[in-house]
Amino acid sequence: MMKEKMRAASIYLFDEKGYSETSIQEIVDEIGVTKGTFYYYFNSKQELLKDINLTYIQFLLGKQEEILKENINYTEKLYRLIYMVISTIKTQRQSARVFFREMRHLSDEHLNIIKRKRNEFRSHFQKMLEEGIEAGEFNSNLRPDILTFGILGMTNWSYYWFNHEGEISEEELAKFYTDMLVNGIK
Amino acid sequence: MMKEKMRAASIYLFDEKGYSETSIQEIVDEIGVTKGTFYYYFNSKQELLKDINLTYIQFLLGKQEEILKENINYTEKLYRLIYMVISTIKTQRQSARVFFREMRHLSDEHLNIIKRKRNEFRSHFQKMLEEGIEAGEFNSNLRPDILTFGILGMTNWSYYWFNHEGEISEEELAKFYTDMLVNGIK
Amino acid sequence: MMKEKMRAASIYLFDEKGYSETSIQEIVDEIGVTKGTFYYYFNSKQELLKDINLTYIQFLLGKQEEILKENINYTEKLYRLIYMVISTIKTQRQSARVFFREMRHLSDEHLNIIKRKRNEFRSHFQKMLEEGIEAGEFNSNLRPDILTFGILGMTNWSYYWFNHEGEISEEELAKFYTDMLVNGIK
Amino acid sequence: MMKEKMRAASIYLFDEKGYSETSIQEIVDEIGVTKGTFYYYFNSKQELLKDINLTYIQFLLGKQEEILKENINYTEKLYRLIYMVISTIKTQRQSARVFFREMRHLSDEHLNIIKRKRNEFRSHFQKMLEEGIEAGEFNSNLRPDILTFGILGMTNWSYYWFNHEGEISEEELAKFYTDMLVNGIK
DNA sequence: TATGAATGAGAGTTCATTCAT
DNA sequence: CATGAATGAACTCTCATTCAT
Repeated sequence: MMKEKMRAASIYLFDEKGYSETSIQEIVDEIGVTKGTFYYYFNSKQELLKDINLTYIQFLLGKQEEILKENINYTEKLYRLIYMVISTIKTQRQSARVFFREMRHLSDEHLNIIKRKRNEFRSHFQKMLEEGIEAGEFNSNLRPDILTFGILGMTNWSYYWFNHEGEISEEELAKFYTDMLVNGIK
Repeated sequence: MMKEKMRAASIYLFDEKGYSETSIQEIVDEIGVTKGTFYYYFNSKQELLKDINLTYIQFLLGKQEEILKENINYTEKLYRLIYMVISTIKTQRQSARVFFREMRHLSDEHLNIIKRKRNEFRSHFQKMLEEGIEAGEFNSNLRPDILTFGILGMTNWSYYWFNHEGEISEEELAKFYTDMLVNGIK
Repeated sequence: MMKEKMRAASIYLFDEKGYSETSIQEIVDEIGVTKGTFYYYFNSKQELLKDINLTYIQFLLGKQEEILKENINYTEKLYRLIYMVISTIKTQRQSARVFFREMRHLSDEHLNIIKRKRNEFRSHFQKMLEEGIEAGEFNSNLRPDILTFGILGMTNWSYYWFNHEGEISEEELAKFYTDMLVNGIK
Repeated sequence: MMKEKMRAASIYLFDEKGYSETSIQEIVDEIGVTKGTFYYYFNSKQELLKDINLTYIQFLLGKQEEILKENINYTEKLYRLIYMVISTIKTQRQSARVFFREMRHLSDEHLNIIKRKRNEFRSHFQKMLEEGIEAGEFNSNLRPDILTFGILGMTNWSYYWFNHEGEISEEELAKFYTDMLVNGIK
């Protein structure tokens, strides 16, 4: 409970001001306790960051797994994955930005754990594309590794600009990107 | 000269360790002078960051302008712009990463200057797409604003993973992305 | 307790060497703690100065008030006020000198607070003189405002030269100044 | 010429911001030269302060000497001396405040030089009072040393509050103080 | 569980001063 | 006469962390 409140306050502050620029003091002030309390729940500031990042990437991996085992075609899977990432912005934008931006502050040990998960996410995605190619649903000239980087770049970038209260909805954006990918812009 | 050396050392360190994690001491140690010297050339650490970011974005804007005024069709322009960003990785990768990651440490005043330039870059790109649509070269169903975010996301992301000494060249990557965009993956 | 020790050490050092010339390091060295401790108790060096000045001027105001409400004639009040300021030298000389000399290092906000109190002290003094004139005890040709400045200048100056271990006592000095003021030197 | 400009700029800045708070850079900026130039004319910042203080106290001593050798009675001399100090405010206020406030920043060697002159000024004043007493012009019960401190305190204090553009002129103020001293306030 | 006092290392910045030109 | 580059020591302040209670 208290730990969860701390995580939440930290995500907000880390996103707003950055990990290094946020002091433990500010975190505990936000929820009205003292610094000692923080160290009762976390061994270090860095461990808190690891916690946040791990929670986020595991959330994503879980969602991804659900989609990948559904019984739908690959184009549909592509759409569902893109939509998943984009719709996640509504609730996880801050976590996501903290994830991408602050990862570097982790120790090597923690970093390796996180990177392994991140690579897992990417390789699941890539595997789906490879199967889609094999199944003849996607063009066989494609390089699935590069394609994966491209698609993830496109979707991840939307954490920085997409406004889910704007004129275009998450569904529309996901649809737009999927169409563009599938059919091209010509 | 000295100022240039400082900028170079800082770009390297800011990319490697992050802006906040890099101390002035480390910067000056890197080039064998003392902290006083740093403050002879820069008013503050933040001003140095502004300098770095401004130099980078203006470099990009210059390159972009050259391409946009060439007498070639829009598909070709698209390719050239993508290639430009990707080939820039070889010399500007660190600057680019510093640009995207550390921008937030600028003061409001400096941030506005930088953001204006960044938006300029994006809106030039978007305008090119709009003209391409109008000319019938690109599909008229597209939303040029979202498309711009998508393409820039895809290309900018490659600053984080693309290795110009790897098995695939910049030309190939640019070609791959352009093909994918133009023709789709189906 | 710790805070009080810091205030005391600071008053001593500020008087001896000046506010700007005294470093936080010197203050904490004086009482055997570390710099961090200082900032646990004070937000800034300047806040400490404000604390010192406020304590001093409020001490004076308190003493002044006591005297002014006593049931004695105005000449006696004049003597008592002069004596109060001079006898205060024994315990408050350093605070007083810090007050007069270092006030300028306060921020505008703090300076206003302090100046208001200082003016209060002066205007109470002046009011007493005015009443003494009205009561016919002092010469009606006098300008109470200027007279106030003159008397306070005379007494405050003694913070710089008067030695309470010297051949002349505080009582004598106060008596001397009061006589001089009341009867003139002719 | 250049040296004089530096002195003038420094007096202004030292009075406005304080000796320690004024950097050599600010002084040279004020007159449009560079730091090297400063060190061509002065050996150190402190020497500049000594220069300023010496010039001021010697100016005062000169004026005092003129008055003391005039052929007038002691009451008149008293008035003339008080008037001299007060009228000096118009042109020398800043120098005077720098003198009283910043003296402490001098090295022992310089400080001794200055203090000797200051004591000279005081003892000339005191001697005049003693002669006035001997001549029967002032009350023989007075202690001339203390009286001197009192009068100088009163007049010197006016550097901090007297405004020569205010409703009361320097002549009036000097007259007021002299009257008060001579005849008392009863 | 939670507090609050204390630490100590290091941060960015300032500045009087030097010196080759 | 004057400059501008460079120094180095000191400064105020921050902060993650520890620990007795």
